[in-house]
Amino acid sequence: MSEADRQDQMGDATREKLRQFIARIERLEAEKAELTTDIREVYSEVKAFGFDSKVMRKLISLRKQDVNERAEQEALLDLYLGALDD
Amino acid sequence: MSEADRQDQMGDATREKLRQFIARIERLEAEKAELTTDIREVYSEVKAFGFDSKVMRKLISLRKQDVNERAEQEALLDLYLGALDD
Amino acid sequence: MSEADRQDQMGDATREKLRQFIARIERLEAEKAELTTDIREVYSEVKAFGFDSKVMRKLISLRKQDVNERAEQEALLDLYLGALDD
Amino acid sequence: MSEADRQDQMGDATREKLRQFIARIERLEAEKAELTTDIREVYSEVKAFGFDSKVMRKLISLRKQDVNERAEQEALLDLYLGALDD
DNA sequence: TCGGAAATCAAGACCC
DNA sequence: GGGTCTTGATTTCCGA
Repeated sequence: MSEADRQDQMGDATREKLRQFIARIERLEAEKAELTTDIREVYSEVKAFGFDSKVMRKLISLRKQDVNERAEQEALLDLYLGALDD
Repeated sequence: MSEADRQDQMGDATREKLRQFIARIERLEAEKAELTTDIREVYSEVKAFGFDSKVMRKLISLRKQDVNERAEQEALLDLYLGALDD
Repeated sequence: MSEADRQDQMGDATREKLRQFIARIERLEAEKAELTTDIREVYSEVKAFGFDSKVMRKLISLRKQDVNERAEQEALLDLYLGALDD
Repeated sequence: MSEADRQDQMGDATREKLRQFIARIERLEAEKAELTTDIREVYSEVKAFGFDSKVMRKLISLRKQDVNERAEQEALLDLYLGALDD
């Protein structure tokens, strides 16, 4: 299928919308990739400072689990409180 | 080992440094998680607009590969040029 | 738990099966390790011959990417065609 | 730089040699990829048979460590024996 | 030869 | 529940 044919399939406005979606997603992904780089760099500093970066990762992961569990507890509490309203 | 004992093992300054590293990393990861949410929301819009989000993901992924490939081509060229200097 | 006790937990046939699985996996991993060695040796030859092995690695990696990219293009095409069926 | 120019830089024999190196490496890497697939398939069988594939992986890894340690012991022994010859 | 950086690979999370 | 994304761990490669 030629380029001209394909253009016939999709209106200008729709094609423009498609471009915008792609641009937004790619922008967000680029920012996300930057953050990944930033995090890696902090871990490099961690190591340079003398901490064990593997242990540090474990620490962070444990803290995240705690946060998640706490959030679940609160969700459960909300459920209970909501049930009392009934 | 008690909490007090453990505190004896690490100077105040070092503990403070540790806290700072953790705070920085957790901040960056929080921002990253937000972006993940943002991206997901855009894909929702994409679908609501009538595009096939699976196709869209594939498109984005192909475009990323193209960019990477181009970057690698340049890296290869640099390698060639560097090799010629030897 | 003693060795004798453990033997009670698993029938002879099952233990034999376990040994066979382990043997097969270890055999395959040994072959894989040999190939890794072979590849490393070829790169040594490459360097001895006067080629830049870093450049060579990049070349190989780019060729692999090309193959992958082609496969993904086809996958995208399939997606398009599938989407048209809906 | 055009294709013709680049061909001027490298003799026919050298270019042929380059192609051979690439072919050898790519052949070896293809075989290695097959083995990776084979190993994955065996783990699938392991799981289908009812063993815990994660435990199995750990087991294999421990046995490999043992082998490595044994190899180190032998190397150490060789060192001692060699020292006695002096 | 050692340590760090990067690729690779499998496990887990998460969404559809 | 199927498939994709992400994370975590292992391995591999290169430079000092």
